[in-house]
Amino acid sequence: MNFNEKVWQVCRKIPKGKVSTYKEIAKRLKTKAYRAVGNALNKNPYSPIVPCHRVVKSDGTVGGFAKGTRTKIRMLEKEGVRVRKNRIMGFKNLMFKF
DNA sequence: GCTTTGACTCTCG
DNA sequence: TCGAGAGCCAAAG
Repeated sequence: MNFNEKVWQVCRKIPKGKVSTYKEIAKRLKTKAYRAVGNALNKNPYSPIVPCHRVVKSDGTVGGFAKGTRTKIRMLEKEGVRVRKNRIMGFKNLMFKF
């Protein structure tokens, strides 16, 4: 199993309505490849299966998304996550830690 | 193999 | 609050 697959595996565990950060994922993989994590999600081939849109930046902002940040935000709100100006509302409570 | 490029994070001013 | 700079890791060229 390569690095990318590990990242996707972890992402899959994020419960609906919650969000996690690139950092948390990296930590879960026992590495500091925050950027590589984002890179892996960017190439995520399991778009609907793996909820990569639930992964945001550590400061609570949405971050990027292959199909555009707007789309990412819409998906999150559809799951009950409030977002305003690229920022997760109540991020501290919604953040899912492993 | 070395260099470049990111859906990143931290620290400082 | 905000931007710049440095540090970080994997993948692609």
